[in-house]
Amino acid sequence: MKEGPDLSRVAALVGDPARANMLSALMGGTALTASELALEAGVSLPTASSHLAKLCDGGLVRVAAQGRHRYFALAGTQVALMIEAISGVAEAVGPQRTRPGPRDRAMREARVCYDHLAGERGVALFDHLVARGLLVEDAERLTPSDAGRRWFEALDIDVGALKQARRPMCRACLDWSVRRSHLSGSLGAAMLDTITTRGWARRDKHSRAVVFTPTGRRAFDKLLAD
Amino acid sequence: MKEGPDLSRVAALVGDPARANMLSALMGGTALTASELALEAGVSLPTASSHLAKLCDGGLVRVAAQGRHRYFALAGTQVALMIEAISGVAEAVGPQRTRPGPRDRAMREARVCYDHLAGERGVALFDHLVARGLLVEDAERLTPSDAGRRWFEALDIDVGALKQARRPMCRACLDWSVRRSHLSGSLGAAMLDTITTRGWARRDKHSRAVVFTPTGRRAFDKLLAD
DNA sequence: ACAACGCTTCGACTACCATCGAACCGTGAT
DNA sequence: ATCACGGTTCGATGGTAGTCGAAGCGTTGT
Repeated sequence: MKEGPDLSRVAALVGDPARANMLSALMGGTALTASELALEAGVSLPTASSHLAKLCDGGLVRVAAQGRHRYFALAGTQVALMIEAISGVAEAVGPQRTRPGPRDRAMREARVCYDHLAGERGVALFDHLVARGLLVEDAERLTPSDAGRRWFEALDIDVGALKQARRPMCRACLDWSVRRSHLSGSLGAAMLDTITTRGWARRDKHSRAVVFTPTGRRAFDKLLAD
Repeated sequence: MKEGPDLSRVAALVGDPARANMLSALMGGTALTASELALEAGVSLPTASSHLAKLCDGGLVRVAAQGRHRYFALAGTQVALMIEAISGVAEAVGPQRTRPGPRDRAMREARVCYDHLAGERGVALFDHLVARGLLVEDAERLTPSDAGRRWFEALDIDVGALKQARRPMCRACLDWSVRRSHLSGSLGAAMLDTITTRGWARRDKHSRAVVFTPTGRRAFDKLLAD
């Protein structure tokens, strides 16, 4: 009867539209305040507060008090992974939604997945790294090769420094739009950071979409050209 | 506000305890009848029927009418993947549950994930295959090498035949107990089939656990010994 | 001190939905 | 034909959880 972890408890947390919207917003990776999330979810502030309390209590969301602000963020990569997985089946089974408009197209091309790059460009990056042997899968985990290390250093990403962090550096994260893997982990996060700080792309203010500038697109394509 | 696929719709489906129990039961991979699922979920038959209608309607479950029986099964691997992901965070955030008893220990050691082997033994198998170069990750997907093909054929698994199927042959599926990947896809299913038909292990009747016989354990270990 | 602001708590209302008993509908067996 | 069986539909009931306005609390700035 009751076996294993309690699925329904955590699923029910995501099962409310307001909370789902908040979690979607938090998939952007940046921490948000209660009022921002209330706006995002389309509910009043008290309602949002109640929901956030539940999300915290349920362990899906972490809160950091800072002065008179309280910043909410996803509790961890595992939660982000789950949200993406749910999005995957929602996408697959829910063609009754509005058909893919220009907005969805942007999401497909490139979007933020928690703190790294997903979508077609994310997958393209991942494929390139693996195909060129810059990323290799040894026994149990994905690690950059020596050539890969040099490749990243050319982008001012210090692989050695990231290695220190307790967080897994590389992960393959399954994509819901394209059905393939993209680069996750701290290395994925650093990669997205590079892309934005170099002005190749900016994060859309009201969605998780990542919109590339024309020059940024060229630079990115050139990076993968060989 | 409303962007991307509708998370809450599908999450809410999993959010009910009765439905979650049914889905857990279906993670065993075998199709079950409505009455079996009612028993599993601990609800009356009408209630179960109502839930199953919703699950079908929501696209999480497929039904196959066969005489006066109606067999229910998960709609696909993507759904199974999602369930595992949710289990993952439920496991991570829910230490308020009963502490890991012998039953949970069995689940950790080996269990069925939809139709393939998960848990420590599933991960051990996957690690061995990758470490020995029997499975290699080329540009975008995991494929058995020539040596791997021979390795599988020694177990009477015809890799060529599996390749024909429309279903992806190999997939890396993230594990909730151990935090690593195990072999999914039709090859993973064939592997589990081999293990059970050879009598190395049998599937527990009332859970997803896979219990190895002493001789089966030896045979399996020997398989991975090198 | 006082006021503005961000957020939480309280209380009351509402709506939805899970639940079950009983009746109903097919299919398969006698 | 008739009965047993698996399953669904219907109707009524009850509980639970989302919702918001108003009030309360702590922090920051003037």
